[in-house]
Amino acid sequence: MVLPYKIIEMPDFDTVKNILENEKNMVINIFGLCSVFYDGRASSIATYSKRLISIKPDGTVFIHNNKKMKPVNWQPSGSRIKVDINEELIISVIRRRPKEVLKIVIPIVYYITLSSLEEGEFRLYGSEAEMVKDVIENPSLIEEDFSPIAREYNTPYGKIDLLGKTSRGLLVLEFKRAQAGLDAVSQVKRYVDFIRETYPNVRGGIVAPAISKSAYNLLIKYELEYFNFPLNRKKYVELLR
Amino acid sequence: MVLPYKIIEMPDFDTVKNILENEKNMVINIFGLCSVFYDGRASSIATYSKRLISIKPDGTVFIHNNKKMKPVNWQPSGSRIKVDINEELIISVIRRRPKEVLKIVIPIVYYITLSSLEEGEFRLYGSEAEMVKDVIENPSLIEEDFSPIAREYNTPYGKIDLLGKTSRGLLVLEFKRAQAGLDAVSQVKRYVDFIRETYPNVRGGIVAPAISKSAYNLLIKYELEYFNFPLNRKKYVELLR
DNA sequence: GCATATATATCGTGC
DNA sequence: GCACGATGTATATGC
Repeated sequence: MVLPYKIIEMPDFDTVKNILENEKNMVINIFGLCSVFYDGRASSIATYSKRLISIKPDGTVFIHNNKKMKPVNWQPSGSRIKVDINEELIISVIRRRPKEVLKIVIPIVYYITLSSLEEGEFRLYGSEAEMVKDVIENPSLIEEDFSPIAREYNTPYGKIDLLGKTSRGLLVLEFKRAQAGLDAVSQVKRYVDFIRETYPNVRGGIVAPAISKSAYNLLIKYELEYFNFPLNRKKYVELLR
Repeated sequence: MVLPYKIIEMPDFDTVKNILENEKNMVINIFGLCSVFYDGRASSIATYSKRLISIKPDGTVFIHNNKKMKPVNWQPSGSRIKVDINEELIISVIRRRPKEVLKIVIPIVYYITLSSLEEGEFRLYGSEAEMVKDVIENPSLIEEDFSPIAREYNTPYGKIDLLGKTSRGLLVLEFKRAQAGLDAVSQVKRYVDFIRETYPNVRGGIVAPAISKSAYNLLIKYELEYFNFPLNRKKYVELLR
């Protein structure tokens, strides 16, 4: 049985370069001292420090320090990797659009690991899309005579999550999976203003499990409505047992 | 000299448990087969697959598969970790607020690494805050007689990036480091509407290196203004050479 | 390729 | 602790 990983401690630069250029199906982790230079949408400098560098087969690269979720530097999937050896090991990660360059300068590699990862099966429950689906399947959750017309309805000022009608006219609905904020109110306002140019008889509302105080105040000022919709996740919790 | 890392291949569960409970200053990477259950703001299930689990001293945990930047599952810093051994190794990561639980079930550990990472020094150039600073130091970049009054000025509907005045009255400015979109226009609109309740003589504008077509259309409709401000990063590029 | 909106966003800041 | 906005956001989707 072949193990799904390989580990090399204190590898020389040629070994690392060879691995980076030839092992195209493994996730590669490098632990070493490094400084990192980034230039693209912004620019950054990370001075020499011990960090963990991860490289995925799809061109994803990220560099972590000892704190927080967010990498110190990174490059999203699709990036191209180039390796040079000078007095230090230099890994350049280039992205085309937007044009961005990440340069990792490594004077010491403590270890390198190669791991055969898989994509795996993954299911997520409780997204905004599901909320919309729930309402479409059971429109009276909104109002007794609510009837959906279009999902993701396009306007010049953004997409309406769900456009529907009641006996009182059109109803523009913006969904939020968590507490709605000011941004959500602005969204509905934009959509309603646009629809109103053609159909004066239109209302707008936010469907969410909660709304912030100031968002609610703005909502009222704009004469929009709030539909409390608690995300029922009991059914998912059941799956997790 | 003590090496800043430790690697154990094919460790038994007790070894892993012991490390997770006692090594509080190392970043721990575990490569193994695992299934992952998450319940909190949403819920998710990841079925058995080979993945890489990273655990930082601050309680950050993330689990990667072989693709993309985003982890399959994660828990941000401040989470508490509990380890149990049943027939499988079970790592539970609990967050208090919001209440979230991540459960990692591991039947096989291929290897575990402990690495002594550091925080490191890091500088970023080209943020929105810098743009505002540039304008405050050289207000005529906006208009000949523009004069800043307040930065991050609080309104009930959000913070104004920069509030200032000209001979024509007050001027509300919203800055964007990249192309401005519809959301940016909605922001300024909210702030201007509020200020106008007290000071009718107020204008609003977006300061950005670019603006989307529809955002510009909305801007005009709202009678707001666009100030083209290309982010000059030559000085940073110099630092990266 | 561009624009728009979502996200278990994460993170910092101010009240 | 809450809420709001920035982020090198990343990512999916529609045009």
